[in-house]
Amino acid sequence: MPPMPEPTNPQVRRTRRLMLEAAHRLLSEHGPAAVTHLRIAEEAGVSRATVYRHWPDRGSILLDLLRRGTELRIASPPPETDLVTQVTILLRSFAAILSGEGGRTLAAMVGLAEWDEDVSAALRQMATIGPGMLADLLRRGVAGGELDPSVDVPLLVDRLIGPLYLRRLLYHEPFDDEEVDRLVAATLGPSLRPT
Amino acid sequence: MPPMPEPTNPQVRRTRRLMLEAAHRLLSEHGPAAVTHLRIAEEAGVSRATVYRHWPDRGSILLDLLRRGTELRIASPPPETDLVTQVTILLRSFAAILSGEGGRTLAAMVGLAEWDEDVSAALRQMATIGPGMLADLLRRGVAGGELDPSVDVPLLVDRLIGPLYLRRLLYHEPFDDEEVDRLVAATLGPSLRPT
DNA sequence: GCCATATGATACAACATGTCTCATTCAAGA
DNA sequence: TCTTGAATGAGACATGTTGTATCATATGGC
Repeated sequence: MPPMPEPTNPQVRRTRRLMLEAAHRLLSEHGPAAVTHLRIAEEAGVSRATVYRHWPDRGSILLDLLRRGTELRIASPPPETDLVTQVTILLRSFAAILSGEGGRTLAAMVGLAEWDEDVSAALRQMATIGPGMLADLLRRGVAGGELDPSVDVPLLVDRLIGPLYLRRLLYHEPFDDEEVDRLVAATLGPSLRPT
Repeated sequence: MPPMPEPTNPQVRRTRRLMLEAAHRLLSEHGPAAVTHLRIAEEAGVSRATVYRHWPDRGSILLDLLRRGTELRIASPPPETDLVTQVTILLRSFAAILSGEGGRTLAAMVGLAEWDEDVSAALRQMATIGPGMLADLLRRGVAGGELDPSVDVPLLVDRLIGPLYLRRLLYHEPFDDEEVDRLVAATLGPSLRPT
């Protein structure tokens, strides 16, 4: 189920952009239930028939939206710095994404993924990119002797990012940079090896 | 916004029970969008008008359902055991709840809370009971000298339960007892004081 | 400028929603 | 047991939504 290819026809590109922007506004302001063909047509100033031509059913609209909303640009931390710095930069980047529009998109996906296999697959895919980068970082730390070789890397990844997602999804509270630092210090600290 | 009081009239109790069971089935099997007056009436073998009489709008049905679904019975760990054992018992209890129906209810709430103030309040309330018990436990540990007094208790709570929620909501993967043990050892271990 | 294609406007049936009315059934007290 | 008020069932009704179809118009690529 590959994402829809970008059309070349400028007319199509225009209406498509208008509809996607409208759909995104609706999702962000009123939730997934508000993302319907009718409301997108009204918001985008486009005929309802046109919306149906682009997406035959509601599910495909949402999936398109969610996939676009999760095309995250995570900053790659500078490789020449030490492990703690790199992990901190990465986690701060996650926290920033969760604080913004990414948090809403994620919440919507979590609620839909439970009953929609496509959304579930998209969520799983999205949720492996960031953690995957973090896991790579930690494995390099183990290989480079900065990290205790006995650490359980997958568990350590979850221990580092779990609190971020918990705060955002359940408490709707931000995780600021200073708290990320304390999280990294407390979680990563005990497994560090003196260089 | 207190939860609806239990009616005394046996006829009312019966229809109410039938409708709630039907609504719960719909939520569990098809998600929040399927919880409508019409479908509850069909599922419960009850007139549509009756469903409207009990809940004037869709939101109140969902809120009722979610509040019932989150009336968690968390086992209080035996107070005479050591801190690690008590925390482990509590976290295993959380993990078990998340593995069952509670996980679906939670996912639904996370998705709805973003755009519904009532659901958000219910989620926040629910999400403070368990963590509150854990925080009490940890504070007692600090007071009793089992735990380093410099620990950040709220952050430690999030570091202990965050991974559990992350696994359930984002990866749809279970967190078994053995992994809870490793989580507790890794997260709580470095802050323990020799008795 | 021509032609294929996308869009707009509209019609339509099917279904869902919310409100209402009235007959029937039920529970509880006299 | 009888009576009465409340709850329910059945259905009518207006309104809105969904999904599909048709045809005229507008647009882009050649």
